[in-house]
This record gives sequence, structure tokens and C-alpha cells, in this order.
Amino acid sequence: MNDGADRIRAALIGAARSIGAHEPVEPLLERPRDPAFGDWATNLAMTLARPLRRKPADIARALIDAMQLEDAGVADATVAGPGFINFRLDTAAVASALPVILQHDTAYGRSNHGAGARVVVEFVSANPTGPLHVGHGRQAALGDAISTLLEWTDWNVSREFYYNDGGTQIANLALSTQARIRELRGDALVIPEGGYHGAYIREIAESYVAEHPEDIAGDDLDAIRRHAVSALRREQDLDLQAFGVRFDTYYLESSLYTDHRVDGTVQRLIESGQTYESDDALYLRTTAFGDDKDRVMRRSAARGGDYTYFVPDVAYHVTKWERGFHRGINVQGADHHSTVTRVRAGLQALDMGIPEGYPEYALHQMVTVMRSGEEVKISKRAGSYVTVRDLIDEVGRDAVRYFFLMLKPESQLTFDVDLARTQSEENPVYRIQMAHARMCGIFRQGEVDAAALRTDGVDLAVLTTFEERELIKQLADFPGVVTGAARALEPHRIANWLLETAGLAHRWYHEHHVLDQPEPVRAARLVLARAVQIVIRNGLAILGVSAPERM
RNA sequence: GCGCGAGUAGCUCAGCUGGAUAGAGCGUCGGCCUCCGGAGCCGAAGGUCGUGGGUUCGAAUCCCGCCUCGCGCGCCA
Repeated sequence: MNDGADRIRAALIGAARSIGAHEPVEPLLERPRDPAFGDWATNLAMTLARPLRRKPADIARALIDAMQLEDAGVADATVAGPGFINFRLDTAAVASALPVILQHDTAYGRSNHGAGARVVVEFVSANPTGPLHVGHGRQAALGDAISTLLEWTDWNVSREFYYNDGGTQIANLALSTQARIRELRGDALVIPEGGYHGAYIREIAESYVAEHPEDIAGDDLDAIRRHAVSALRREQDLDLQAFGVRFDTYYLESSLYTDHRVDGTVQRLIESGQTYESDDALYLRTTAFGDDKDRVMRRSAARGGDYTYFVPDVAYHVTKWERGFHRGINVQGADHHSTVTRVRAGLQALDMGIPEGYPEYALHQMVTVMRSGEEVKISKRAGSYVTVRDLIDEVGRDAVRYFFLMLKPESQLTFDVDLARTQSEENPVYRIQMAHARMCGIFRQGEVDAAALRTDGVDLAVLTTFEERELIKQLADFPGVVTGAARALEPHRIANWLLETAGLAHRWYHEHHVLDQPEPVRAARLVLARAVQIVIRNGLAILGVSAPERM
């Protein structure tokens, strides 16, 4: 799988048994912080110190003495610090990672931990009441990359978009559009309380009047609502298309009512005995499941007597479970944090065998936009905010994707438009793509068919320089980085790893030439260049960023 | 007031779920610059990991208190 870690691990297990360690022995191998220490390190001796009642350093020496070092590709093993064992691999063992990369090619980095199980990843889920803004953009990039990471670890992923096409906000949308229609006729503009002020509402009003000559007065509120929702859905679809994000399913909140799933969920909650009436409203005892107060399910008659949003939300998550998704991941902004406890509480109250942690949440913090050194003020009420489309038009899809993914989700993100559009290596996307393009440039210059390169008969042990060792080790780490990022639902690990890889690749490229080298070296370096090309391309693919052959 | 998140180099941020002398990019300073591919390369300086305690062989990482910032706290969604 990688450059010798498995062989060292096996040798360590054998050695630990021979000195009397209790099962199971599971040595942890990691990269030493400083490459001067070696290629791999283990703290096994320290963890064995207590059960064996011996000093870590003594155990470390005993382990080394009992190991078959040469068989494991180890050139040198030393005890260091409080009891670490550092292993230095021979050059051939390090280089053994390269044939694996070339053989697996587009599949290098994939693994089968998910065993094909189904998972639904819900993200964006914007109300059809306006264009997608930068927060949705972060969510689209995150949700798509998390989905891809899961696919790379063999999960059967369904990307899902949930449309809140019912409720107060849609009513306000219809009323806002109606007000604009009547403004077109010369009436004074009166946008209702909680309505939408953006200029796009006027455009929708104009198209409504054009398509509905029979209702230029704007009296048919139902038709106005349908027109506005479909117009905005179309806009959002175009935004997502420009971003290269596709969904497998669109789930409509309104269908929960027509299928009587909301009524059914309420009925089952009442039967669970976890509900009660108070002040003419129906409550769910969510405090029994960790909430800080009980939540209203059905409003009092004085307030309309209808259900609060969280009832269809629970009903919706029941459908996820019943549709066979026994793992669900919701990608949302941290401003929706309070829904986490409520939705889970509702599912637990139903007592239908859904695990407590269902669904999982990947919450991200807010996004601000920086342009010309100043923060772009976002005022949703006034309808002035930066849309996903604005960003894509300004800096391109690749940069938008990468910038949204380069920070961990818990960090607030400042999108620096000027940096994103910079065409030099201070721009991280450019830097990574350039590393890939440089490898392609070598093949182009040397008229080498990279895809046809084979490692048979190539002496990879001639890749002895420091830069080559470090670069190969980095490439060998890729599968582990992918599984770690997938497990943690953290695409930014891929982004950071790619940036490191690009740095090592650039350094190698500048220090050592390929095409003008004598034969044993030239062939080996071509293989290394090919491996770099493959791994960077695969990493970028996970993030949804392209890998251009020239810049 | 309560809940969640953040606080790490001048700036923007990583830090692989407890490991060694805490890293990267930008910026600053000093050198190179007729090199497959270009505004690029090499090197250096720069840190009380917000703060005070605790846990242990060992803490940026885990626990408790406090400080600062962001978000949320409706019979809105």
C-alpha cells in the first residue's frame, strides 16, 4: 500500500510478541516531524512500558534486536528521545510506492472502508426565495467534496437538495412579487413585512406579467407563487451548474404534505406519549432528549393552528431513513446549529430504531468577502449581497471551489477576491495547478507518452536525492490522507496536503532536471513526474478542481 | 445570561484525535536569477500556542475557571 510501513508494522508485531507483549499489538507508525530522524517512527516501546514494567528505551532496543530489519526494507533503526524508534528505509523501499501509483492511476487513493453502504448527503437546501449567496457557495463546495471523499472510500452516495417550498417565506415571496407586479401598473410599492426587496423580484414580476396577460392586476396569488418559485429554482440550478455541482435527488417539502407524511409523523409522536398540549398548542418533550426547552409542534389556533417547520423537518428525516439511508450527513451553516438537537430529538421520540447520532452534521462558519482590501458589506434585506455566480464570474470555478475548501469548516472564512484571481504562485490554487502543469510540460517537451509509462525494468533506486525521497514519501501518504479526510468529513485536509505536495514538487523540479539526464536517472525521474501528475490530479478531482495540462 | 465555534509568527491559516526542537503561504531582511515553463529559486529572522490551574512519562491537543471575537437562543425557516 505504501512505502514499507506495512512491512515495518508486521516486523514490529513479531518482535513485540517475542519479548512477551500481550495481544493485540497494534503499532502506530507515523512520519517523524523532522526527516533527519528517519522515514517512519513508532512509539510502541512507550506504550509497552507500563504493561511490561520495563523502561521504554530498553524495550525499544529489544524490539530492534528482535526485528528482521533487512526484510522490512529498513536500512537503519535507532532509539531516540523518550523511547521512539526511528526507521530509515533503504532507497528501494521508499521508491516502491511509485509503481503502485502508476498502476492504480485514476484509482490511486481509493479504498473500500464504506463497503458500498448507502449514505445521503444533504447540502445547499436553499429556500427558493433568492439567488445563492456566498454562504451557499461554501456549502455547495463542502457538500460536494464530502460526497466525493465518501465515494473515494466506497460509500454509495446520494447528493440531496431539500426544497423548503412551503411555509411563511414562500408566502412572503408571493406577496413581494405581487407588490412588484402592482408597482408595474403604477401602484405605490408596498413590500410586506418580512418580504424580499432584491431587484430580482422585479424581474420575476416582469416575466410574470409577460406570461400571464390575463392577470396583469396580479390577483392570482397562487399563480404568482408558482411562477416565482419556478423562476428562482431555475436560477439556482444555473448557479449550481456554473459551479459544477449536481444533485441526485431534489426533495420537496410540499410533497411531505401531499403524501400525508407530516400528519403521520405527528400521529406517531402523539402515540409515543412524548407530546402534550399547553396554551392551546401541541408540544414535543424534546427536553427528554437533550434540548434545553420543549418545542411547539402545532401552533395555537390564535396563531394559525398549523405546524412549525420542525415537524416537516422530522418527517423529512424519517423518509431518509425509510428510503434506506442508514447514514445521513447534513451540511449546514453554523447559524442552523439549534436544529441539530431538535431534529435528533424528534427522531428519537419516534423510537423507530434510528441511532442517536442520526443524522450527522457538518457545520461551517460564516463567509465574508474581501475585495480591494475592504470587506464587501452584505445586506440581505436591501438585496445587496455577493452571489455565487458573481464569484465564479470574477475568479473562476476552480478558485472559488478551492478557496471555500482550504479552511477547516469551523473557521470563519474571508474570501479574498483579489488573491483568488492572482495568476502567480502566491495563489494556492494556481500553485497547485502549476505543479501539475509542469509535470505535463516535461512530457510535452520530451515527447513522452505519460500514460504509457511503465516501471518494469526501471531502476527506481537511483532516486536518491533528498528532494526525491521527501516527494515520494509525500505521494505515498495520499491514500491515508484521503481516508482520514473522509472519516473526519474534512476536505480541507486534501487542500492543505495538495499545497504541501505542490511545494515539494516545485522544489524538486527546480533542483533536478529530467530530460537531459543520462539514462538510468532519466527513466526513473520520468516515473516520478508521472506519479506527481497522477496524485495531484486525483487530489484536485476530490475537491472538484480541474488539473490543467498547461497554464 | 445559556448553547455552539474560534483565539497558534507582523498577516491569513494548518497542526494527522496525547508525542521529539510547534509548521506552511504571504509580508520583512539577505543572497542568487541566459533554469524542461514565465513575477521564479535558496537562505535567515520572527512564538509565553488568549489566560490561570488540573490530569501523566509527555498537552497547542483532554478536564475546570476566566478573558476576547463570531453565530444562535420565536407558536420564523
